[in-house]
Amino acid sequence: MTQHKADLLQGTLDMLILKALSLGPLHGYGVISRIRQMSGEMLDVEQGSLYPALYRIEQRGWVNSKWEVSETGRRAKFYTLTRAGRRQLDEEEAGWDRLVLAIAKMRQAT
Amino acid sequence: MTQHKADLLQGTLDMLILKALSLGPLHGYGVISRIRQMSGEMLDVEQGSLYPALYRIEQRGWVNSKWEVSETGRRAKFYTLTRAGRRQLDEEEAGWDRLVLAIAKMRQAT
DNA sequence: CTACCATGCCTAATCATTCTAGGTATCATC
DNA sequence: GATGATACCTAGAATGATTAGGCATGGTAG
Repeated sequence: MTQHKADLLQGTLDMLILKALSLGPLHGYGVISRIRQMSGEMLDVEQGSLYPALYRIEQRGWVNSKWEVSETGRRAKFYTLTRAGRRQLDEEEAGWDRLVLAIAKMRQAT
Repeated sequence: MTQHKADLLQGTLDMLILKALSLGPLHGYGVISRIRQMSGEMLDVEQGSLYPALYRIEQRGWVNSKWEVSETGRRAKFYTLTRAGRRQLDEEEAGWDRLVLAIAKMRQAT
């Protein structure tokens, strides 16, 4: 029962979504697979987490959405990172780095 | 305006508390300062987060508590890591490492 | 002696975010 | 005709952290 999947922590999902969209516009369903692929199959976002998160993120102006047609010919809502979303991603990445550093310090502490 | 404090993420607090107690028994109030010190002043746990967390953690059998007298001569509840708590800490650290790795992969992904 | 600050504990209410567990519809494949 | 993949969505529960208090003791500054 080797555990290779990593559980998400509350607060990281927005960063992951923004990161996925930083590689280019994508529809919601695709964001899930892109995150899975980018993370080397380690991260798995549930639909029930994703769609509400996308809604939140759009409300905050970090992405725009537009109905288009996907690669498979189906209707799909494509999300594009805005300039504010790019800034937000940078901030979240910086915050993540601070936390990782702080916890690394905890680890070494005697 | 350099930002050096790191914000906690939901789910990391238990690990921090267990880690602090892995250096030896301590009362609640002291856990806060030990975490601050171990993290190089980067992590600051609020009392309103700490005490409920300690309660949870004790319910789960990860720590024992005993009323004793602190260095300053006051009554204080001292928490000691149990064997199960040690195991839990190991698991949470492993889980943290997986998440950090997964997000690092996301970062490199093109 | 009184005010304040540090030490030490605790709780209630709120908030934010994620997960569970559904539901809908289309299209391809078996 | 059933199943599975693609694609969207929501309601409700659970989790956990924060805010904003409260209480008590003891030391120190004024």
